[in-house]
Amino acid sequence: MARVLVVDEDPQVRRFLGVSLETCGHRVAEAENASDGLRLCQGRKYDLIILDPGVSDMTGLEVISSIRRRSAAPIIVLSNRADEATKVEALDRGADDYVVKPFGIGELMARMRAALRTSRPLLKPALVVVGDLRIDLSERRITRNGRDVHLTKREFDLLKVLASTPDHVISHHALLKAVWKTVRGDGVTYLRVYIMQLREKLERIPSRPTLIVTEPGVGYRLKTSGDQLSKGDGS
Amino acid sequence: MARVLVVDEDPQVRRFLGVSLETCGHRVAEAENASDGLRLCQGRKYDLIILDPGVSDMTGLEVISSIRRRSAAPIIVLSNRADEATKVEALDRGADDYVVKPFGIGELMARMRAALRTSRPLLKPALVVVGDLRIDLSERRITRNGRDVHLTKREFDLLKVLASTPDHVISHHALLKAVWKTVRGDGVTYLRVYIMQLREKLERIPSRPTLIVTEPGVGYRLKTSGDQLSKGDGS
DNA sequence: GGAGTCCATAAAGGAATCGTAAAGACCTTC
DNA sequence: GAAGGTCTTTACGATTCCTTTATGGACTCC
Repeated sequence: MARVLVVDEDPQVRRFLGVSLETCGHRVAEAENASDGLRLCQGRKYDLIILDPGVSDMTGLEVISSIRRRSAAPIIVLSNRADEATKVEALDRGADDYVVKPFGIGELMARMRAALRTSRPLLKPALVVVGDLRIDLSERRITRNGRDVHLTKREFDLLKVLASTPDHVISHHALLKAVWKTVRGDGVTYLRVYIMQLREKLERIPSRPTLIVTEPGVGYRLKTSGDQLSKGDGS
Repeated sequence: MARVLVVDEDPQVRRFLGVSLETCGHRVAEAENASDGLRLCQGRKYDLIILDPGVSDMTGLEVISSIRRRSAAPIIVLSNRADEATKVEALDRGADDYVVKPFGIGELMARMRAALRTSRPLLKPALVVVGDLRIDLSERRITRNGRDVHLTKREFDLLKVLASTPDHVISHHALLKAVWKTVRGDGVTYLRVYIMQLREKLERIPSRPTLIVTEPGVGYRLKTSGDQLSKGDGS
């Protein structure tokens, strides 16, 4: 999913991060000191850099500036120093986030997703919540009222496309291309079938959908706005 | 320097942040609850949003998703909840950073600078606003007074053409060619029908249109500058 | 004032699209 | 190789939308 560079002197931390990140589908490279890290991060080879500047062969936080000069990738600093002055300096030197050790792996991953999200042009939420429905795209998990809902691969892929830009109408063609890659025959017909199956599993009243709305002749839309923005109401 | 929106129920926090930010040259707006925050953050009016979702009139962290849906500005969550699950959900709902109260103002400002640094331009030119009418071409979505208005394909296409050059008269012929491609028979007749349907859905008083104005013998015009004062009220 | 032109509105048949059920094809698992 | 799950395909009734036609009002020009 993303190419991550881990720069940390502690081999245990490197191994722990390596395993955790790879099980999430990321590709991981490691460096055990600042100079290796600098050498590796040249160019546009990584999407994210996790860095402990703590004990390093460069003086203090200088390494952050150096990396920032060479790469535009987001930098998450991982350090056991918790004093405010250090945090401020790290951030001002170009770090995007600062996490104090010991850290929760879940939080770190969430911060990674947040950092990756902003570095990509389109902001796609990793978690879409509509009423009692929760669509967690990063965990590939759907729950309704806290209860797990099982979706097949195709169903999930379809929902994922709809949820990645909520409230947007997505054309038949775009959906077909995203889920089935190749559009053969009359694709719109499967769409109908799968949309129905999704509604069957997700809608309160499948025959009267409020979540997955059809736009005749155009496509479908995942509606998040039960959204009563209008409370002033005026008229 | 930057326009910042602070959403927090605690007036002390608001005042503290307001003073601190303004002494740094930022412009600050405040909201004391989620709905005010949501109302304010519409459009591209703020460069950064600082939000405490903790105690709110919306359930839990939902407010983050709602704000994210309306604004592309970075969101820094400020909360007294420090558990990992909450942090992860906040970040996955679209927050860019998460700071636990009590916080150091220096660290918060540094995190603000980091967030503003990476702040994305987010181009979304496909939005036309006419009075209380919002035409979002990319979402294919029309709202009036914040309320969704459903348009059929043809209706939408027609409105799109009118909205693409507001205040200009667009000839019957041009409209027909843009929406129906081929002009067969007496096209002007359908135009009339569709214009009427649009007015039915969009105008305040469909029989006395102020938005879609007809130019006899020529075409139609979408009027942005509502001089909906009493003009020739005649009958 | 009558004829003609252009426009607004309402209503209805037909066309296109959609929802739904059901059954065969394929693939894995035991 | 039987069972269970998933994917694809087909068919038909139901719905929505598009187009057409008809009628009446406002205005202009003779």
